[in-house]
Amino acid sequence: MIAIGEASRQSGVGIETIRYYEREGIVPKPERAANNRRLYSLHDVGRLRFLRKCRDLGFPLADTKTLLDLSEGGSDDCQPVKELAEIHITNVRDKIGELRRLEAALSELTANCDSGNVSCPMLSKLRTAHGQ
Amino acid sequence: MIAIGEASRQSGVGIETIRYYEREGIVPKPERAANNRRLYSLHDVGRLRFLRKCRDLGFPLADTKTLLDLSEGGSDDCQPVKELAEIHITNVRDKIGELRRLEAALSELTANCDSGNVSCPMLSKLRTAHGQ
DNA sequence: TATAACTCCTGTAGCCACTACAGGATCAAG
DNA sequence: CTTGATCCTGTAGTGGCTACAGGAGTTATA
Repeated sequence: MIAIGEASRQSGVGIETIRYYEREGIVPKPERAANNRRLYSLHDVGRLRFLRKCRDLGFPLADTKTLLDLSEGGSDDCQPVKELAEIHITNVRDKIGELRRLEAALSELTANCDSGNVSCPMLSKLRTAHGQ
Repeated sequence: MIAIGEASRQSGVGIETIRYYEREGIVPKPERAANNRRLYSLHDVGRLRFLRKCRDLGFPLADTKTLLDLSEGGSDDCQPVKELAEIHITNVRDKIGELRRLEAALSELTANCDSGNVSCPMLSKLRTAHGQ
C-alpha cells in the first residue's frame, strides 16, 4: 500500500485531482492508515491510470466514470462503450470543423494587417455592421 | 436610447451577458432611466456587436477587451492587434492539432469495437499498463 | 380599472474539471 | 531536535457565461 503522492506519481493523476475524484465519487474512498493518510493499492493505481487515459482522450468526467464502471463491471460489453466513443468522436470532429472555420476567418481578417499599417483593417472590419 | 432587451436583440449579446460585461468592466456603465433601467445608445450597441464578433472569433474576453480599447483608442495601430491575432491563431492551430491526434487515437481504439463483441478491445486497451 | 404578460432590477449559485491556496499535523533523515 | 517533505481538511478561484429567485415596474387587453 502506498501514499497518495506515490499513487499520483505512478498514475500520472495529480494529488489534488485524486482527492477531487474521491470527493466526486469517481473513485471509492481508499483505506486510511492509523495516521489518517490515504492508502492505495496497485488496483487503485490501475484505476487512476484508466481514468487518466480516458481524460487524455478527452472524454468528459461523467463518461470517464461510466467507462470505468463498465470496465470494472465484468461484462465487457462493447455496445455502450462504442456508443460513448462515437458520440465523443463526433463532438471532436465538430470542434475541429469549428476551429478550422475560426482559423480561416482569422487568417482573412489579419491578411492585410501589416505592422506599418496606420489604419488597421482588422479593427475596421470588426467595427462594420456586417456579419449580423 | 433603448432598453437592455432591445440592445441584446440588436447586438446578439445576451441580456445576462451584457450585465456580466458591465460588472467585469468590459463595457462602461450605461445611463439609467428614471426607473433605474439601463439605457443604451447606438454607439453602445456597436460596442456590443464588436465584442460579440471578437468572441465569435474565439478571442479570450481579456483580449476582446484589449481589442475594444484599441478600436476606441483612436490610433488604430495595427501592431498590437496583429500580435494578439497571431497568438490566438497559433493557439487555434495547436488545438486543431491536438483534436486531430485525439480523433486518430479514438478511431484506432474503437476500430475493432463491434456491437457483437463480448470482450471490448477498447476497454482492454485502456486497462493496459502502456501509454505511461 | 383590473389583470395578465412582459420586461427589467439585484444578487447569488451553477457549470466543468480541476488548481491553488491557508493553516495545520505528521513523518523521515541528519 | 530541527529541517523539509508529505499529508490532512476546507475553501476559493479559474473562464465566460447561464440560470435562477424574488421583486418591481411597464404595456396590452378585457
